[in-house]
Amino acid sequence: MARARFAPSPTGPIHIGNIRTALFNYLFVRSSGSGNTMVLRIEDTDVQRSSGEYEKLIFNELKWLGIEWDEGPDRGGHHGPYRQSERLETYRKYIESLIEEGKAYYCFCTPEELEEDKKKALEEGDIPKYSGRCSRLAPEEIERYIREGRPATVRFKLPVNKPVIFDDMIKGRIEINSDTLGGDLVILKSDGMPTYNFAVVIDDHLMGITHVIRGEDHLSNTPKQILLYEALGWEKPLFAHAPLILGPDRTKLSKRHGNTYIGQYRDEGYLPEAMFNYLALLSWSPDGERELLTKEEIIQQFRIDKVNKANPVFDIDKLNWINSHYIRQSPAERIVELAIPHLIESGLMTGEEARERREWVKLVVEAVQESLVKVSDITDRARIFFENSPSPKDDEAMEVLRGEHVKGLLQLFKAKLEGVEEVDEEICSGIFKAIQKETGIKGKSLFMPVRVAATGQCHGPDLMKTLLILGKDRLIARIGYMLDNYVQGKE
RNA sequence: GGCCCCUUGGUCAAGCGGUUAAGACACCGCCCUUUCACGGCGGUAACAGGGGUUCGAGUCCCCUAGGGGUCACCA
Repeated sequence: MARARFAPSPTGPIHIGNIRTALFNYLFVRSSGSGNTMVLRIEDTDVQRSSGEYEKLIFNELKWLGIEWDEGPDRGGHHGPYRQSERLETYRKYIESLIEEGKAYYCFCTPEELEEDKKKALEEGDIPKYSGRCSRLAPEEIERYIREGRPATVRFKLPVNKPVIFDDMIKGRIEINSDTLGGDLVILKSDGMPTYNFAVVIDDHLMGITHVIRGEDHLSNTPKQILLYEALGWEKPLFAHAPLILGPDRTKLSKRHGNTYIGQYRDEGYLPEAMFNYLALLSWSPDGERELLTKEEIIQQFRIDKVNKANPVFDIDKLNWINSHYIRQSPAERIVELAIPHLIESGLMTGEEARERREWVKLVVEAVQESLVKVSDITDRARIFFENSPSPKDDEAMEVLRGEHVKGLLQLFKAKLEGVEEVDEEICSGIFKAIQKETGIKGKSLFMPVRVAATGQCHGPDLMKTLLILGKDRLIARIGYMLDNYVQGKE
């Protein structure tokens, strides 16, 4: 039975890269047989930056994407608590035994001293590395410093010149020498909190984690952790380091690249299944040629050892394509639900109007749904239905209105509208047929002037739908407005 | 800079010693269409470079170059 975990820090809105790590853990757990367990652990040992708000955000965004976990702070489990801040006693216990065994020691070096050492090393062209000064302290000195209440950290002794070797499920065999690790590492901070590298080891072991799947940025932490496993006499888990997602400029995806928070994508109207599908396609590919896959299909096919080694570039165009596909597939009602906040926010309608005219909004959505890349596009796409008296939008539209028989055509169209109770599909096409018969105008030169008169544009949703959405009164008003202001010439 | 990882079209990617080197997105044509979008058809475009190994290298080895990551009392 495999147990994997996703272990985010609640120090900010969750990043695309983190979400992808969560996704790979999730896919791994669900794909490699039932009975596996996904653990969610909150790494909040950075008391300055962690917050409960961000923790909630993490829960919400994972759930939104469709990533569920089996054990975690919100749902319990037999290996809790699942917040590191609630496990301090446990860490302390292992710190103490490491000290007793002589595998770790108190360090009283001040940040200033450390900084000084580092600067000196850099100047001399050496690699910065902890000197090990405090490891040579006499027991009496240590006693005295502690009695004096000097702030202290605890450092873990690293072996000298020892190759640390492990088989990464994605990267393959990796060998790193212990001398390149920066010297004895701090495992307990002076504020009493464990450091990341220590806490992960304790937690992963105690939580029975068998597979550690995380970003490649942790590759250099892995030997440190392995050394800790060995010092503690514990069996180590299997590791898988996934390549990092890059921005278009090929550096690690970050705020500079614009949209990197999953919540922003959700807010813009990217659908969770599109996001899930796209993210799975970075560094991994399905067996066949189909790339549009459901969550279940992806789970079924996913294999951690088929994950690529190279860093993929985040490609918004492809995400857009996938998202537009899922929008088209969605029932209009779902898109209506998602679109209303955008319509309100952009000032196209009020919340009250949205409630009262929901059926009408649905017609609007149905008219433009197939052309949306993301739900927020509705604002531009549907604007023509909300404006009062649209003027010709561009030269192309003006040109259409200058057409030879346009004036007569529009007058006739308007007159016929005035003669009907309300428009529906049958009535509209009846009007078009009648006009065609009476004037001989047909095809493009019949429909285009009507489109421009009704919307001010040459392009837009299906004309029939557009006319029905606008309705008799608004059509008459709009056509009248165009006739009065933009259409000249003979009848 | 040290250490580690990586390198197939613009992007995502198949490929596991013998292929006309898939497919998708994007782009460009054409078709469908009363516009846009959708859809259909077609096209441009790649094994970073150099050495080996081999009858034969995108596939194996080495070097170079380039890219990325990491060097905290942050995770």
